[in-house]
Amino acid sequence: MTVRTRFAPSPTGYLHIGGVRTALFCWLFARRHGGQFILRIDDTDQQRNVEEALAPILHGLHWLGIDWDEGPEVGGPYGPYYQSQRGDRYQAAVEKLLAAGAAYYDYATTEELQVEREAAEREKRVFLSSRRFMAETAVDRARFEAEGRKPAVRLKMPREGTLVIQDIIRGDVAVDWAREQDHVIQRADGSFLYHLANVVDDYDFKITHVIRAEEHLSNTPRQIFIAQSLGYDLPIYAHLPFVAEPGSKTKLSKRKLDKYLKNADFATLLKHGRKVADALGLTVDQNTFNPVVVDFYEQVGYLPEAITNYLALLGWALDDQTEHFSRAELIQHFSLERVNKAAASFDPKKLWSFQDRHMQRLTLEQKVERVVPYLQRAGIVEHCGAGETPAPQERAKIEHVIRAAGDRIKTSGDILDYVYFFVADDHLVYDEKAVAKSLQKLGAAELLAKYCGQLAVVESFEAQPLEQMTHAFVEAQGVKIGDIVHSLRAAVTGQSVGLGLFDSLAILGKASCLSRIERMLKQLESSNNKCPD
RNA sequence: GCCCCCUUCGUCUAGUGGCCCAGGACAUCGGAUUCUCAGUCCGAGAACAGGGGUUCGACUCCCCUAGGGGGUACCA
Repeated sequence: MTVRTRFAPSPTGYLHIGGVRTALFCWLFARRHGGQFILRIDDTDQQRNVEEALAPILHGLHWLGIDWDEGPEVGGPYGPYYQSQRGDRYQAAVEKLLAAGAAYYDYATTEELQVEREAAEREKRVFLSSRRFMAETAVDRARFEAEGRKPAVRLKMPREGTLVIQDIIRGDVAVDWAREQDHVIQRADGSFLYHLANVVDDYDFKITHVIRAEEHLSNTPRQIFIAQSLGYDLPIYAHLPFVAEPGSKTKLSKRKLDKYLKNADFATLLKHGRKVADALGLTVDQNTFNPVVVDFYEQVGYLPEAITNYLALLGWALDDQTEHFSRAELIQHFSLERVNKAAASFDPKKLWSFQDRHMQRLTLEQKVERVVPYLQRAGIVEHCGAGETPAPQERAKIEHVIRAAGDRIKTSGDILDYVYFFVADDHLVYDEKAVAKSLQKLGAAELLAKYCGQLAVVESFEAQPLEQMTHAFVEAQGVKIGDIVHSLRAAVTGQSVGLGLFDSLAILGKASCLSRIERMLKQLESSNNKCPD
């Protein structure tokens, strides 16, 4: 038997982290077993432009490397893969259920049902429809229709016995049939409901393993009833625990994006993301530029492998030690048997640490590749358009910055923290606080001027010799190294924090360093003249 | 309300009756390294929801309670 799993998103306009975790598990399981992963679009209830609302979801899956064997864009032998286009299949199923006595036309109005429901509640018993308006014969139908009633099709659920759902993750779950409502499968307007569509599609697509979120566990009985009434073999079920909100066990929801922004850890991620977006001059969508939406991570320059690594560990673990997984290792080791039962809350800080770790393992080459598009989009790297490769000397400089930055570049977008290496000397922007803190100190300018003279005669403008020279200089001057480094840094980079100072000098090169220092000295001089205090 | 599911450090988890006075990771807090920052290294604190059983022995099995979550739609 070939394993076939599916992920069935609704076109909502964005891919959220909980949804993608479900997709990942389905995908991982299929890949682990050399099976197929199918993408089906649950758009039965869709008013909006489906393609438009679907695009970000497909894009997010592509970005994460979750590829599908059948579905939108790629087609497949069992299509169409959009529920909105499968009406004839659902209609046939409804008719079959009707014929088998597993469903009926119900002519009750919502209000009439509501009355029954409330009565049941008052009497503290399980609500079950009285089936007063159930029509199982043409005669009944004609009678109700003469009253001007419109029918919906309901499942005629069993009212006795017990169903045992076998679930890989949860074991056997027993439920009484008599608790199950006669759910509507086709609306009065002829449209179909999720449960029916879902069962028919899973069967048509030959899905072997239904891997989905826990919220569907309670819905499973009615789906099993539909499947059995239609004579289908049951798929194997695996109900995944929720991805919960940080600091809570409530399911991460699509509709509470704003709320998550108030969480301190989300806020930290968002702040970092905004910094990158600002540096790019990006106008971000306030609604979806949000750490709960996958697209956010792509824009900021996270690594897809870091995200999938983190997400895989949200509800699954291989053992008590291993945490770092490449995508291939994930495929190799994933199993549903080791999926947890309890909801796991999403921890932005931990995701960040995975990102950090994956970034650290990248080669220089790989980092350059990822970082260059950000420099291009920010208009920093000249002489080349997007998609083109930077000129050799420019590339060398980028490499130099990345090497010197070490672990400081946590996301690709972080390269934009170092744009001051790339701007023209007379365009360097100084951070006022940095200048005030170090350069406006008494004697700082004089010391810097002297140092500048030394710098001018350095032959090998590399980090090591520069450091040696500087140490010799401070010793000769009888000052501490700290007296020069901070003002020097501020003068050449405009910042109070940054890469190693000598690396920074080397990256800029002698000419830039001298010109930036001179510019700063002049600036200090003129401001001193203006306000002599 | 009713039904179902879940419950180990703040968080993600390991643990399937003795290896556990509970292991790892993130986070936190110390300390070391350093020109800042990032890192790195060393170290610390931190949990079996509660109560009953079963057993020579329970984090592990059973029951109850509590808490959390989900479902209960002509939503998906």
